[in-house]
Formats: sequence, structure tokens, C-alpha cells
Amino acid sequence: MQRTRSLILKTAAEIFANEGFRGTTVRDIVDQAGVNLAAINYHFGSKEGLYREVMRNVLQDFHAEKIPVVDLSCAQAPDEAVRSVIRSLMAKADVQVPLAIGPPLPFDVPRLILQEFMSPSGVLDDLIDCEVKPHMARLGDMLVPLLGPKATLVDKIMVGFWLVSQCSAPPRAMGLLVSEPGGALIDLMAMTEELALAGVKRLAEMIAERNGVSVA
Amino acid sequence: MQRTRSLILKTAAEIFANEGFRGTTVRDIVDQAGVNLAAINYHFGSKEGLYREVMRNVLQDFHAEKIPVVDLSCAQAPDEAVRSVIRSLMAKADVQVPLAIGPPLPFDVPRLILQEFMSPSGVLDDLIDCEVKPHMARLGDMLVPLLGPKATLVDKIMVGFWLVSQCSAPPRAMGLLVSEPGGALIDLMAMTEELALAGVKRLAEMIAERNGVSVA
DNA sequence: ACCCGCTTCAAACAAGCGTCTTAAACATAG
DNA sequence: CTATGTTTAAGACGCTTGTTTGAAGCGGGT
Repeated sequence: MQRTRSLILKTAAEIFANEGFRGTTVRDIVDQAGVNLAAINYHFGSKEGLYREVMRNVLQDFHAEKIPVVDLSCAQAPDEAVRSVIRSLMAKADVQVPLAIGPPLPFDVPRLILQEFMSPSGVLDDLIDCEVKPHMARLGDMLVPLLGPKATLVDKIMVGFWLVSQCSAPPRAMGLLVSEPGGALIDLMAMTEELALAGVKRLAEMIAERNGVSVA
Repeated sequence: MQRTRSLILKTAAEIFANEGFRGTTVRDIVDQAGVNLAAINYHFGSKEGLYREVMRNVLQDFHAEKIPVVDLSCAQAPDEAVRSVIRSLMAKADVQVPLAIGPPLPFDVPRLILQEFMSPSGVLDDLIDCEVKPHMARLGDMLVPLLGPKATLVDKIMVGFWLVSQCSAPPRAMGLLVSEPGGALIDLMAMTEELALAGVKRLAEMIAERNGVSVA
């Protein structure tokens, strides 16, 4: 039976995304998942093994299901390509049309990655090159309509990293303000979308300038 | 003599900024500071007490020394006001003219705050309202030349939070790329400056639009 | 019925955690 | 000198951590 295994993976992704690797205890996971403590070491060998598996699992799920396919050749609406990528990054795993008003809710993937960058555990050091960066590059690929054909691989990875941090850190920080008296409601997703789009456009300008192309 | 006390504060700020509250152990702190284990509880009562003191200490230091005074009335160069704030946020504590090429180097303050938002410890819940938010508002105050006079208090706090996350998360994530083959060197600070400026301008537009003012 | 490999379980393990205690050194001021 | 406030030292306290153990339960094949 793989019911326990997938239950652990699902629960662990949530907690790791919220608490980071070190901040998460295996007992938190098994309690919330309703499984036995030994199940983690039985299925994944160790806490580290679970962490790696969560990461690989979540990344490929994300890429397979959540990233919309954008037709790069017909760049009829470059902005919309960026927006759809951002919305995908911010969408909650199981919600089709996420309600983005309120405290912490962004999808696990950006948060998992940013947690690792904010306090590196060292566990994923090898995974980052062979798993994370390619995904970030593919994220950048979808933004080519905006970035221009001169964008290098590193440019694309960079844009991917930047977008990921945009979709996790600011919403988390600004989540505090939604309950601010007089603050009414802040649509975190819409705002993040606008800000991220502005950043990507600026990045495109910088890339163009670097390549000696004047921007209109 | 309170040499030990200030030594602990300085060391703890670094480690808390890198590892977060939960990820930091008191033994890490005393080992790196070269002081005795009991000193923490003697001076601060508990690990939580130290954490709160670090936060209060670092925030007021930051505000007193690092934030340049901008003359709000003569808004001759709004962009420059934003840039100076961003540079202050990214500057390392003891470096006057920081070299921003390379891995993680942003100043402790943004990272300390973002760590708390990425995985809230609950320890600072009360401090955030009475210490953190006012500082963020003052950060926003300096951007009034760009945000416009219609910006509310919540707007300013929001801009502050956003800037703080800009100055810690993306440089951290993109620090991985500076050693990328073919990636040459990325000037993280210059790039963050540009992206943050673009975001602030977009925020200003959104505030203006909300108030029914058309933007040129 | 039996044995088999796979999975789950409660209990325990050693190590690390924050905290506390007691004792002795050290500095500074009255 | 005494008195007071700091600092170090070494050890122990409960508690939590990740991991391990050995027994029990399970399903299917012969």
C-alpha cells in the first residue's frame, strides 16, 4: 500500500513549506498525517530522504500540471504569458481559482524553494543543480515573449528564481496587513501579479540594454 | 562591563538572520561569540528574550544610522530617494560601501524580518505592531516623493514590507547564480535596486489609480 | 493450514535542546 | 576592605529531536 507514503509526502510538503527543513519535526508530520512515526524512516530512510523526495515530487507535479503551455511563437500578448505563470506560481495546489485575499496561501513550491534559500539546509545542494534550476529555466522559457530572444540560460534561471521569491516572500510579509484597521482588503494575488510583471519588464529592459539594444 | 552582552547581541543577530528563530541554538550563539552558555539566560532571561532584544536593538540601530534623511518637500529626484533607501536596506552593517557581487550579503534587518514572516515564531507577535510596522511606515514615508501625497499609512507600511522582502529574498535566491558557468558576475545590489525601483513605481501607479487619478 | 514479504505499531534509544544550579573568579565603586 | 554586578566554569534537569528496535498485523500463494 502506498497510501501512507503519499499521505506523508502531501503533509510534509505543507509543513516543510511553512516551517523549513529544520523547523519541521517528523512528529509534526506524522501527527498531522495520522500515520505512525516509524513510517517516515521506513518509506524514506530518514527525514532528509523525505525532504528530497518531497522536493522532487512537488517540482515535477508542479511542472506537469500547473504550468500552462504558452505558445511562444505567436507572442500576441506577452503580458498575459507572464501573468499566467505568476498565477500558476501563486495558485494553491488543490484550488482551481484561488481566492487570494487573506493571510498565507501561496502554493507550496515557491515557499519550499525560498525556505531553502533563506536558511539552506545543505540537503538539496545537489538537487538544486539537476532539478531546481532546470525548472526555473523552463519558467524563464515561458517569458521569452517578454524577455526577448537574446535572453541567455542564466537569464532565464534568474528570472525564474526572482519570480519564485516574488510569489512567496512579499505575500507572506504583506499578509499581516490584510487585517490592518483601515486597510480594507488587499488582493495579494492581483498586487503580486502587477509587481512581478513590472519587475519582469524591467529585467527585459536590462537584458536588452546589456545586448546593446535600445528599448523603446 | 557588558562586553559579553553586546557580543551576544551582535552574534545572535547574524545567526538569527541566517537560520531563523527555531533554527538557531543558544549553543551556536555562545560558541561563535566565545562566551559562556549561562550568559544568555543571565542577560536576557531566555532565548526568546534574546530574540526580542536582538530585534529591537537592530531595528533602532538601523533606523538611527542607516536610513539617510531625505528632504521630502523638495522632491527633485524621487528615484534617488528610493535608491538610497534600497541601498541602505541592502548594506551590510559594518561596511560603508558594500561590495554587492557575490553570495549572501544583505544586511541583517531585512533577513531577520523575512525569516519571521517565512516561518513565524510567534515570539515577536506583539513587537511587530509596536516596533516593526512603525519602522516600515517610516521607510514608506521616505518614498512619498514617488508614492504621492495620497498614500495612506497602510500603503506606506505595505511598501516597507515589500521593500524588505525585495532586499532579502531575491538576492538570496539569485546568489546561487553568481557562480554559474557562463553567468559571469551578477551585481545583485544594482539589479535589486532596479527591480525594487520598478516595483515601487508600479505601486505608486496603483495607489494613484485607486484614488481616481490618471497617471501620465 | 502454513509461510512469506510488506507494512504498521508502541516503545525505547542516544543525542541535542533550553534552562537552571552552584561555585568560583573578576571588575568596579563606595 | 566590603559590596555589588559580571563572567566563566561544569554539571545536571527535563524535554524534544531523529532514529532504531522487535513484535504484531496484513494479504496472497502454495
